[in-house]
Amino acid sequence: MVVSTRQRILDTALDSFGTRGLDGTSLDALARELDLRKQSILYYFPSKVALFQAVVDEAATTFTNELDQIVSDAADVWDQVEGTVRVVFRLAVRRPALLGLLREASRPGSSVAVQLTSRLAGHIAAAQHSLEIALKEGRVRGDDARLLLFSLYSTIMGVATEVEVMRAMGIEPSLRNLAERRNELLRFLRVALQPV
Amino acid sequence: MVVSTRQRILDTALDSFGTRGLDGTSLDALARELDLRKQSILYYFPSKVALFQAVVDEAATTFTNELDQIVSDAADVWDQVEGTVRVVFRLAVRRPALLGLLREASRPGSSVAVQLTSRLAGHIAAAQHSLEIALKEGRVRGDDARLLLFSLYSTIMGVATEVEVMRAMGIEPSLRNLAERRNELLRFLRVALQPV
DNA sequence: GCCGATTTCTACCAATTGGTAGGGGCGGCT
DNA sequence: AGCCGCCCCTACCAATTGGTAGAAATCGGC
Repeated sequence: MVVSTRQRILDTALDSFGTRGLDGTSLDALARELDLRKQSILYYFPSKVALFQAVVDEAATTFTNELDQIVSDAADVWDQVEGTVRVVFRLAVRRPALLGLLREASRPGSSVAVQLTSRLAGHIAAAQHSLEIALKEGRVRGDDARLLLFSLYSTIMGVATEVEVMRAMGIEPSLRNLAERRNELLRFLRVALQPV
Repeated sequence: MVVSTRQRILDTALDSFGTRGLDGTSLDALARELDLRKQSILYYFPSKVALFQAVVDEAATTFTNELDQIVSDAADVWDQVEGTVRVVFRLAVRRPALLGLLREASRPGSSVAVQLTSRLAGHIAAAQHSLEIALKEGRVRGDDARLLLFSLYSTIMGVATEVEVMRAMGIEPSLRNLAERRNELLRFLRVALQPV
């Protein structure tokens, strides 16, 4: 399968931006990785920030697409949470830089934060809505749907991306213990949501 | 109160590193903020990364000092968790860049990750120990103390630092709703830990 | 008023940064 | 053949990067 140069640039840029950040990535270094000249990158993307925006956009699309598949056939709120956890953990294995990029893009004061979050607005609204209903019907414990959703997101994203903290706790990140970590996270979230 | 130049550099550098990151901060820009010449910075710190390490070290000290005060007079695990949440949220108000720096320094692949985490190793071990005991005595619900601690950390740190995600959810970060957010977080954690 | 140490400065450097200008090869179409 | 659009290139640029060398200023102690 032949991959277009444009797509190769996007893929490699995602890895670099996701691991070294926007400022930590130079167009020259990126071109070197791609075995191209910097000017070829600037042919497809008018500037570095334009490339970064395109990468963020692509990452957001990938992320929401994966979520859509899960959430569409999720019966209740808990299945949605579990599905989200599975999606995030699968990404943590297959494309860790993508999660790193989301983390970088959602950094306080980031220039692309608005762009990224507007791409996810639909999912956020939908999740909040079903959470509200579940709260009202007493199928989930909590007060404020938004704040609860925020806590859920923080926990899932943190557990999936804070690999250095994990190492500090003596948990060497590996495929072996991945399922274990995911299961403990699911148990943690299930208990936090379960009504009495 | 006269603050030494060295301390002024550390303080301003923490703000800049914590908001714009290591690569996003140039010594010239930093010197400009301080109304100094770049060479004065390099007089106190032999290189940029040395300054960054010093800043990380100072941040780790501040963080652990604040934690020590709380944890020392915490009766049980829950009081420790509650105290940690209060410390982190107080920092989120008084010195948000410090949390940003911790986030930057604990980024996957960060050069100072080991340095930072070794500074926190004592606290981590202590927290893990008391969690283990609480688990054994059935005062807290869960299986693996390490993974549980990891989930707790991720949740607290995420809720305190993910301001852009918060905004995306329609929660404008302000002092007004800060207590509200903290209380919802505490409720969330309490439920997640409470035994049946 | 002089001394030595501490502190901050000017002057400079090679390397790298993001970006511009423009050329040329190449395949397909007429 | 001639032309056009696509793609990637060389050459170059001004600005900024982290860092070196070394000179002034400022200080307390004598």
